[in-house]
Amino acid sequence: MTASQDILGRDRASGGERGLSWRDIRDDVKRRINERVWQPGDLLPNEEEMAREFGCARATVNRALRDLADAGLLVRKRRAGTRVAAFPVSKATLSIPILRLEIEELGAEYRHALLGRTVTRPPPDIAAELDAPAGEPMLHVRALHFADGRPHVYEDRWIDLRGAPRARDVDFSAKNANEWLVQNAPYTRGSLALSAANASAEEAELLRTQEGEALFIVERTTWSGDVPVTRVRLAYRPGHRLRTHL
Amino acid sequence: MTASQDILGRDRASGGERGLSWRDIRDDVKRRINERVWQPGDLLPNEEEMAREFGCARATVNRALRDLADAGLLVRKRRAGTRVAAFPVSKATLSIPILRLEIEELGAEYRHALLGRTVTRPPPDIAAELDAPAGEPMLHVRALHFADGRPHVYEDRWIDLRGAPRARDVDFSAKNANEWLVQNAPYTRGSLALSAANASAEEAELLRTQEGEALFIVERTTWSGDVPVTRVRLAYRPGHRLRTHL
DNA sequence: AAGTGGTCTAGACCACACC
DNA sequence: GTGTGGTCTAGACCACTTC
Repeated sequence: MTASQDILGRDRASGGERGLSWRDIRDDVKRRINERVWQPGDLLPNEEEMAREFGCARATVNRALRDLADAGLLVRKRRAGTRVAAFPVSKATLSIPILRLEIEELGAEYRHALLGRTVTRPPPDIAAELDAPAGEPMLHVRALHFADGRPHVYEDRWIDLRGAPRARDVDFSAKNANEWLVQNAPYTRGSLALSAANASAEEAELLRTQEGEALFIVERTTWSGDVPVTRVRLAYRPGHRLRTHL
Repeated sequence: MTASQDILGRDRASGGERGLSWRDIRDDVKRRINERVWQPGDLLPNEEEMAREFGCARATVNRALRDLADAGLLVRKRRAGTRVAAFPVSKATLSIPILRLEIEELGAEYRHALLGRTVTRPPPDIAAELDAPAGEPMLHVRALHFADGRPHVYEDRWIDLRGAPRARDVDFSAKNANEWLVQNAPYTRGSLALSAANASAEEAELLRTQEGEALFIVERTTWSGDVPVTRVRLAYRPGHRLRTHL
C-alpha cells in the first residue's frame, strides 16, 4: 500500500475511502480568506476542482462552501461561481428564549405579575402593524417579569383572538402570556425590531427607575399565515444588554 | 406505467426516480408541528422511516430536519431521536453590513466625517473588554456617519495595532475605519452587545438631539485568534430601529 | 449492545445565469 | 448552448447515547 498526502498535509492511505470532513474544508477555506490567499472579490475554484484538490467528494465541498456562504463570507451564484464577499457581512444569530428561561439562565429566580387583562380595541398603530382590521377587539395583556424580585422586563402585549382563540380562556396570572403563546400559538412568520426609548412615567415606576431613563426595547409581531397572532413590546430595565457572538 | 401518490398526495410515476425536495419535507414537518399533529416534546419517527413515508432518500430527510433543528423548532440527539422543541426558541439573524451600505440601503446619501484620530492608552474597561494589556497604546478613532446630511451614527473605535498593524498608516478621513477594517482586518471571533443609553452632552450635540435622549447602542469587539483587533461603540440617532424577521 | 443521527461517497440530473 | 452551483439517490460507515 502506498501513502500520499492530501492538500492539508494529512497522510492518507491510497486505499483509504474517507476524505476530509466538511468542517476541515470549511476551516481551511476560512483560513485562506483570513490569510488573504483569497481576497475580497476573488473567484474560488469550482466545486469539482476543489473536491479534487481536497481529495473528497463534491458534496463535501458543497456543504463547506454553503456553510461559509450562509455566514456571509462567500457569495455563490450558479454559473458565476463562488467569490469571497467584497464586504463580509457580520451575521449574528439572536436566540430569543422565553423570558422565564432568559432570567433563569442569568441564575436569577423568576417571577411574574399580571398587571392587566382586558379585551378592547387596539390603538391604530398596533392594528396597522398587525395588518388587522381597525375595529377588531383584541386581548390586551400587561405584565411585569422579575429577576430575583427586581423588575426586569415590562411586557405590553396584544393578542388577536382570531389567531389565538383559546387565549381568551387562559389565566395569564398563573402561566405568563409569553410562555403560553410560544407553546400554544405557533406562527409562520414574524418581525422583530430592536430600539431604545426613554422611560415614560409609568414605565419608570414599574421598572423602579427614573422617567427618561434609556430602556432597551424589543418589539415582536407574529402571524400564522395571514392571520395576526400577537404583538408584544418588551421594555427592559436600564442597563440591560442583549449579547451574542459573531 | 402505473401511478402512485406520495404522502403529500402528489402523483408520482412509478418509474420516476426523484422524490420530494428537502424544502417540501421541511415545510410538511413544519406544518404538522403548527397543526399540533406533533406537539412540543413529541418524538418524531426516525429518519429512515420518514424517508420511507416521504418516498425519498434518508439524506433528504436529514437535510430537512437539520434545517428545522438549526431554526430551533426541533431538538435532535443521537440515539434519543428527534423531538419537537418544548420551547421553540425564536432565532433571528441580524445582518450587520458596513455603515455605508446600511445607509445607502435606506435610500440615503452617505457621508462621513473623521472627528479625531489619536494613538493613546485606552481606558481600563476598553482594555479589559479586548483582553489587552492595560498599558498598550491603541489607535483611537472617532467619526460621524451621515445619512442625507443628517447625523446617523456616532462611532467610537479603538484599534489594537498588533491585530491590525497597517491601520496606523491609513487615512481614515478618506476611507472610513468601519469599511477599511472589514476588508483589511479579518477576525476569527467577535462579540456583539445591543443596549440603550442616554445621550451624553457631547453625543447629543454631535447627533443634533437633546442630552438624555435614548440612543440605540451597538458594541462590537473582534479578535483574530487571541489578538484583539478592534472594539467599536456605535450610538445611533434617536428613533433608530434594527429590524429583522423571524 | 443497539439504535439513532451525522457524515461521506460516487454518480446523476436539474436550474439558473450568462453567452 | 454551456458552466456553475443545487439537489437527490443509494449505500456505507461512524459517533454518540442510552440501554
